[in-house]
This record gives sequence, structure tokens and C-alpha cells, in this order.
Amino acid sequence: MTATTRGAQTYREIVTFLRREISSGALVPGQSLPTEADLCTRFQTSRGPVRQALGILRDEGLISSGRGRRSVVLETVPVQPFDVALSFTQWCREMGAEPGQRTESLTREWATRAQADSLEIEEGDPIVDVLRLRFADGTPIMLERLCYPFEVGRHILSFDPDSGSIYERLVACGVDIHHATRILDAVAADAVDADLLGIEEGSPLMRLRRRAFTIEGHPIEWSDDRYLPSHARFASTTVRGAANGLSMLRGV
Amino acid sequence: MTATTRGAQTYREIVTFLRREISSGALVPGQSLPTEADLCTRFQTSRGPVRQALGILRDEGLISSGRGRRSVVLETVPVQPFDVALSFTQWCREMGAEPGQRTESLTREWATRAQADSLEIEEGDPIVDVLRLRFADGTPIMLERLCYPFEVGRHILSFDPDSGSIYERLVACGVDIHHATRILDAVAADAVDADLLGIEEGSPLMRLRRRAFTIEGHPIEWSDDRYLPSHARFASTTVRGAANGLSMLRGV
DNA sequence: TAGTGGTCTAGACCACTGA
DNA sequence: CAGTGGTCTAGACCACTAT
Repeated sequence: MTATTRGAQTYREIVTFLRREISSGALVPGQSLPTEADLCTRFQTSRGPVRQALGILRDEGLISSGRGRRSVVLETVPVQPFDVALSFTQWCREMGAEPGQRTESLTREWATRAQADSLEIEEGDPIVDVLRLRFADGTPIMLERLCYPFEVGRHILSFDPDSGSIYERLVACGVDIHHATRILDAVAADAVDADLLGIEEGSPLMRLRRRAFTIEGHPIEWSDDRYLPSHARFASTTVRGAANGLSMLRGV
Repeated sequence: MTATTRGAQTYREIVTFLRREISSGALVPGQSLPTEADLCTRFQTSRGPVRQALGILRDEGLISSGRGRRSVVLETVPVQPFDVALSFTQWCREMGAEPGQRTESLTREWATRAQADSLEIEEGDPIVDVLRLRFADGTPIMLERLCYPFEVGRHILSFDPDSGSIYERLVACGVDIHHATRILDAVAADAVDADLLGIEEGSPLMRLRRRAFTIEGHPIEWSDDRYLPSHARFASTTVRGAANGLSMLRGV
């Protein structure tokens, strides 16, 4: 669950309050935030929750702070929520475009050596393989190759993959995706890529390879997404002293 | 400064201790960490610093935790420190390769419209422009275009850019880089790229564009780095509930 | 039900910034 | 110098997991 506890905790309220202030323009970039003491008073709380809230905003790259200085609002690319980072459907909607898909193949296969290694299963174990072309507002912008161990993939064999998000389907089936690793690079389009995306063979594509895991660390998905670089870029804001962020933006 | 305070704070010690346990293999992926109570005892401290340390490791994607559960070590790509994310020289050393560079040009120019926009100065204002080819162990792997407002760039006019890191030079000159935004995409090599990197025109390149800022939000650097995709990839680990990370790996 | 992490309180001292 | 954020203490209660 993302929302573990029911009653909104105080620090969550403070995060929401400040996020709204920033996104609504009540607090503009460069401006000082209320002091921690102010926030304690306003939310009738102690410094703990206030500092927890400010820490979250700092990690998201929204504010910066430092000893002796008031915290200030930064101008930055906002970090994406976990789900948006994992789902083309949700990413597309976030961008204000209508997601679409055409499934080229959806098959039950037996794992090759490479697939078995990625999913930490044995060569020849059953897997489910998907090749889908993804659209934004009707334009093809990404070619997606997915691979699941059978235990997970069986949930999409009985599902019309042209009807929507596999990610949402899996979550609905109780598959608990806890964390994911992503690797980004550039590749030249091969014959299949070029044909389906309607470009020249050899054109540059952004490749995003992803492995998703359960909380126990078992791989439950492997994917290879190839984007038209004109339609997707990846961005991150790095703030001294905070964790790095990565997010995906609409192309130019 | 990255290390603001001298005496190592307790939470820093705990982070270092746990990071070592993990990287040395004393704690392996999947294994439980000591309980918070254990860590309090071991470091003779209260829960505050212990939880702060665990929060840092969680944001770095090294561990996961949850109510009622022991925290466990994850198998993930570690996040890079701030400096490594900004400096080719430091990144290269981190990878165990010897960084090198050949400066193709270093000039004092007047800002074009686009440059002026990126640096938030006026068209025609003085700037310093750099074009450098970067090597790892003698092999060209990246072409770097840098652009600085004159106030900042003047520090490198009186510096041999073939002698090392411009980033370190600027930091040494007191230029305070506080945060940066990065945008990643793929482009086809143009004639200049192809010539200097020794590849075919049209070959795919990873492009990383960066803007670095002072704490006040003033841009102090704009850059466009083009990597051979065979030698650089970008990775991130996304954990539900934590900030996203981005880091850079050695190519295949 | 016992153990654990998530959240919170109400203090304290220190390092640093800015007037 | 006063004000502010960074760090820490020593408690507390609760929600959740595992047994």
C-alpha cells in the first residue's frame, strides 16, 4: 500500500500544504518558506514532523535549506511519483496525452539464457513475452518489450493487452512491485524497431531497460522500451545533500 | 562545502558503518539490518540519529523498511554522490579509468539568443565557450560543450583546460554550485560529433544537457555532453515511497 | 502477543547567516 | 547579535509483522 495509515499524519499535511503553496504560485521560486517555528505554530506540532516534511520536499528538489538560512523554493523539474515512473499509461496521462497501444505479440515462451538471468529463474522456465507498440494521441512513440516469469505473466494472458495498462492490471492482481532499476542508453533502430516505429533503420532511439522487484528482491518484470527521442527525454534534478531524482518529460 | 561540520555527526557514522557493511559483503542483499534498538545501543545514541541514517540509506535505494518489519538490504544500483554526478573527471575515476581531455576550443564569445536564455543573461553579454573531447584510458568517449557567463568563465580562461577538471577548478575558485538539472535524450551524430568521436554521421549518441545553479537560482553553467552509447549508460533505482535516483554506469 | 518500525513531543545545544 | 536550521535526547503511543 502506498497510503499505509488512514488518518493523515501531520508531516503529510505539511508536505501537502507546502506543495500546494508552491504549485499554486503562492510561494514562488526564490522566495523563503515559513520558518520551522512558524510551521510548528501553524500546525500545532513539534519540530519533528515539520523537519520530516521539509526533508521530503528537499529530496524532491522543490526546496533547499541550510544552517542559519531560511529554506527557499527552487525552480526545478518536479520528481515523478513511483507509479508514473513505471507506467507508460500513467506517464502519458500525466503529460496530457491519450495513451494507446497495439499488441504485436503476446506469447507464453520458455526463458532463454539471457531472460532467465534477468529474471533470476532457470533457462527453459515458462515466461510470458509481450511486444507492444505504444501511442500518444495516436502517434507511435515507443516500442515495448516485456518479459514476466509465468507466475506473474499469467495475469495478463487472461487480459486484453490492447485495453490498457499492464502495470495497473498487475497491481490490481496483487502483484506487489516494490522497487525498480532502470538503465538508459541510446541505440540504433534495428529492422523491427524501424518498421514498427516508422523510421529509418539506424536512427537513434532512447532505450530504457527496467527490472522490477518484489520487496523480497525477486525480479517480477524485465522490460526494454525504445522511445523516439523526439518524444521522450529524461530529466533529473540534483541538489547538493539530497538523493538524486529522475523524471521523464514530454519531448520537444 | 560538502562536509559542513567537522566532528563526524553520529548519524553520518551510522550511515558509513552500514554502507561499509553492505559494500564489504558483511550484510548481503535480502538480509535484515540490525534493529533500530541495536543501533542505538551500538552507537550509544537515541533513535533520532539512527532513523536519520536509515532514511538516507533508504533514499539511496540501499535498504527498504516498513512498519513492523526489519529493514532489509536491497540489491540495487547505488546513487552517486553529488560531485560525481557533475564531473566527468570524478565519474571516470570512480569507474577506475584514467580521465583525459583535449580542448578543441576555448573562447570568449558573446551570447546568442539561445545561450542567453539558458544562462538567464542578455543576448550579446560576454560568455566563455568550451569544446572538449573527453577520454577514458585514452579512448574518446564523450564530446563536451560548455558555456559560462563571463563572471564564472573567466576563472578558466587563466587555466589550462587540458590539465584537469573544470568543475574542480570552479569549486576551488569559490564558485558555489548548489543544484543542477539534467536532461537526457538520444541524438544522431552531426558532422562535428562524428569527426571528433570517430564514428559515422547519424550514429546514435546519448546527449546529456545540464544547467547548474547557485543557491539563489542563478544559472552558472550550461552544458551539452554527447556520449558514445557503448561507453556510458544512465541508471536509476526507484523505490516506492522514496525519492528517485539517477546514476551513471560504465558502458558494456 | 511480543517485537519492530512509524510517528510524535518537548525540550536542548550548536553552527551558521545576515543584519 | 538575534534568528534559523542541523543535530541530538529521552521519552511516548500506535500500526503492523511475525510467531
